[in-house]
Amino acid sequence: MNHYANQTRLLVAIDCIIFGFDGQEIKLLLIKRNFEPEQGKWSLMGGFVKEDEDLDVSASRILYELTGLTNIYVEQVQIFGNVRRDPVERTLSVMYFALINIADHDTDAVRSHNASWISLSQKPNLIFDHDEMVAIAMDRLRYKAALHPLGFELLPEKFTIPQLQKLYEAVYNIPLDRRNFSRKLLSTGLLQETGEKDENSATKKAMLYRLNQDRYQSRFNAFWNFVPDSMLV
Amino acid sequence: MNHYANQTRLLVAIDCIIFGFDGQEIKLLLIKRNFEPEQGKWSLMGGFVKEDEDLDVSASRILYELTGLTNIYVEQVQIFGNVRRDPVERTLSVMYFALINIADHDTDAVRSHNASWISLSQKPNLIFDHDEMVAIAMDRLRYKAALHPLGFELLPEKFTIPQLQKLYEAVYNIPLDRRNFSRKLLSTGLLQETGEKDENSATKKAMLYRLNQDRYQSRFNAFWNFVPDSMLV
DNA sequence: TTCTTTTGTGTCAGTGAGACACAATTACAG
DNA sequence: CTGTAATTGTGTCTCACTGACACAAAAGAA
Repeated sequence: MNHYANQTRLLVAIDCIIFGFDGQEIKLLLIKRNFEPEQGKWSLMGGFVKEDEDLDVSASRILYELTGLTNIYVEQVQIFGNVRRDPVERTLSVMYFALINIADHDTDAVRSHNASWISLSQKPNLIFDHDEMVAIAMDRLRYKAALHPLGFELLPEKFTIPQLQKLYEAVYNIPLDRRNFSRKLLSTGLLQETGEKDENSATKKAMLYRLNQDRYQSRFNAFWNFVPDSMLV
Repeated sequence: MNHYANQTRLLVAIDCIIFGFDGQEIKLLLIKRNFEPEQGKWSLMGGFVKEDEDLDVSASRILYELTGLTNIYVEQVQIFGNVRRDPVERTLSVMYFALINIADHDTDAVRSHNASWISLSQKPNLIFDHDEMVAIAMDRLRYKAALHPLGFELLPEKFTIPQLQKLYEAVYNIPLDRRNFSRKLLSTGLLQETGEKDENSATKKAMLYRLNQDRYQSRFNAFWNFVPDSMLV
């Protein structure tokens, strides 16, 4: 026996929800399709799973083709499998969400795919069930970022505490108290002073930190709580 | 265009990790296979996704076939997709984990599938990557039950606070303080007194509660914390 | 009736969260 | 050169909740 007889085989695709942060807003990397189906409309970046390709490898490949990046934060969210979600043919889709530092990506690769960074607040309608995917991925981001130190993945290597606070305020769309935020964050021991200051500021220059990588790795699955419970519902 | 040309179609299966609780230990509903491949070995309950079947429907069908139950707690965990995970033929597998009240299931259906409830501590080795699936599902159960009021799904309609405590102690394999547990639990407002007492006890009979369904539904996605953070790593 | 086991509830000290105020830094305007 | 406006860094106080702990009541067994 080298195959299962009489069973249906199905198309399986990957769709990537790629988040970035420009210092003010959460952004999505979306594609204006210059190919069929639904040419001319916006969609997530995706592709089919190949015969000899693990799912995670497939997701990494697709992300690399679009951004030129390799070591980025990627996480499988879930698989979508409603029978009629793709009007062309039944296609299962495995959602991956990715967090990237918006300054790092390969601009040429993005341009050649006809992709753009678009603010979540200005997102156009997407094809198929991609709007629902974005909503689910955003929920997942909110959920995980509230419990684990995930947000750093969206910032450059050196960052300031006010930048991180702006990121959290953008993710949860709430104001946070500077003093409490800073106190909590520093108490985690995740930050390492660089001794440098952020020269881009027009007023008092904030101190630049980098992640304490050892502690970040070892504490990633531990819990923290930077968001009021009421936000997590 | 009514199909995508030149793309590989793949087999997609469902595998269900079914948890139960007998009052002392967490148990799994496992199958001693009387069919190929790997006949005679233990495995999770599973099946192939049919052509016109949504994934969630497929999981519900498989659970119904084995247990005769319909309204049970089911949740998609993730999809496994390594190329060589199934030696017969590449098969993707969508993991679902289910929580059922062990007293409710259809004994005949279970027997006819050659299935048994087996304590987690006495689990035999399972076929393929099913051991890894169980480990991942158990992690998910620990994670979610620490944050959301999930455990009730494993208990009968009427239950006592000590029963629920034993359940948590079994899930996390730690002792919990009766007094603090009870105080926290009652403060959630999730419990409704029934006025009855547990007649099975040989000493002081504990009070029976039932879930406040309204509050359970509305607070399910809110957060609670019944487990020390150190357990959640 | 006494003993043993289990259940229900109260107290107390320490920790952490959230609300809040003030001093220091920096560019820019006058 | 000086003052001003914006932004950053840090300290304090109160309240609530957690975790550690003790005692009284219920119920069957001896």
